[in-house]
Amino acid sequence: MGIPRLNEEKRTYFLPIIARYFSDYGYDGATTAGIAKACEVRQNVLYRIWPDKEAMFVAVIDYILHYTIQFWEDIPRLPNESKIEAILRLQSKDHGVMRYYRVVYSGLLQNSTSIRSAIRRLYKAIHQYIQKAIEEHRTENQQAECQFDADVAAWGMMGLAAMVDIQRELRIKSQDGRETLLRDTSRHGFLE
Amino acid sequence: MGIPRLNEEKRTYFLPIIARYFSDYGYDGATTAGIAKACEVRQNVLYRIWPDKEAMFVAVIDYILHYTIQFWEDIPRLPNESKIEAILRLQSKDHGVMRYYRVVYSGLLQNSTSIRSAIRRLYKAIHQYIQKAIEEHRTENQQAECQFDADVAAWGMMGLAAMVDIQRELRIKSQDGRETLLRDTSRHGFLE
DNA sequence: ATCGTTTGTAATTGCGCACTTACAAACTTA
DNA sequence: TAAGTTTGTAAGTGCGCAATTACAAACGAT
Repeated sequence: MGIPRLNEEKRTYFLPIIARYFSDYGYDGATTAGIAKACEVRQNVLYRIWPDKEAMFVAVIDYILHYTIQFWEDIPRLPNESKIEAILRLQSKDHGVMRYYRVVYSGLLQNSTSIRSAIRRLYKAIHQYIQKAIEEHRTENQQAECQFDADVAAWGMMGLAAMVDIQRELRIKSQDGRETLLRDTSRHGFLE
Repeated sequence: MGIPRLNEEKRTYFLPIIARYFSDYGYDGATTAGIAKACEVRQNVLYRIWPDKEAMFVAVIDYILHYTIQFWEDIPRLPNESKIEAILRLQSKDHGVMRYYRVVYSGLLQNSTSIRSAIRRLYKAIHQYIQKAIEEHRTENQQAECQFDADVAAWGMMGLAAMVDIQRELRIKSQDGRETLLRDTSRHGFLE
């Protein structure tokens, strides 16, 4: 009876588009009309998939989490390069930057419990992933004596990455200077 | 003829209140009606001082910049403590936290040139101040050989501070853990 | 006193936005 | 076919917000 629902397929088709839109405009700056236009559908099509704008945003945050980790997993490694080194090598590049941190910042400002806990999930998962990558690097390279333990080192790297994102946003420092800042400082300060 | 304008006095009286309001609600979440209520006046009183909401926000950003640096200048020093050590000691405390970083994040998301350049001014000035404080510390303590130059070290500290702010916002880590992260990591990673 | 200005109070305007509704066309199963 | 559902299109609703306007009271200089 009737047509089978295609919502799941549409969800996966729309999510990257909506993520891009939210990262361009932020949560408050994004309009449902604009999102619909970017998806090339009418607003009510989106409302058949998600109950409201907030739910779209939460879905986007979870999408970003999974996308980011998958992206890091898929980075082609240079010879003798550890996973964390590869991540650091790419993270400060400007090409193909997704500006997903803008979604996170905009989510931090909302006082909605569902958004808040989605952001929390994201930070915890990213931190855990980076921490494990650091530990992996250290055992591979047999570095027993490190200045900081991996937990602290992971926060340090995330902080540097945040600063580099902001520098890029505000055009502070050159692209090369930012790249050096993130890669070299992370390596000498936190990795070894 | 007439009454002398009191706008300048009102400006300085309202600014801390508005700053607090913007840091609670963000730029988009803040309503001019809410701001007026917090100031205990009507909306048009504010519009006699600033042309629009955007101008209020820019004024708040500049206020935050000056307030922050003044606050750091006024921190009472412990014996043999450098300025940067005092800043690090206080910055991760939760008491009396102003959450001004929320104003900055919310400003980063607006695409208004005046807001954008105000945020840029703020970051540049804060970075410069921290950098000088680090250099001061190093000459006082006669540390010639440091791992990073003061420019890089200042960005590293700002990144750590950003992470601590987010941890506090999302209730990740304990208050004690955050304090240790900022103070000890900055000291051993960037100061010496 | 009187003129010109500032101040406080209150109501209003116009618009943009999240979300809804109405409806006809398309499709699938029986 | 016919019934029951999902699609796409389009218009509409109600509300919240930034910004404006109107006006009377308070005040200072002349």
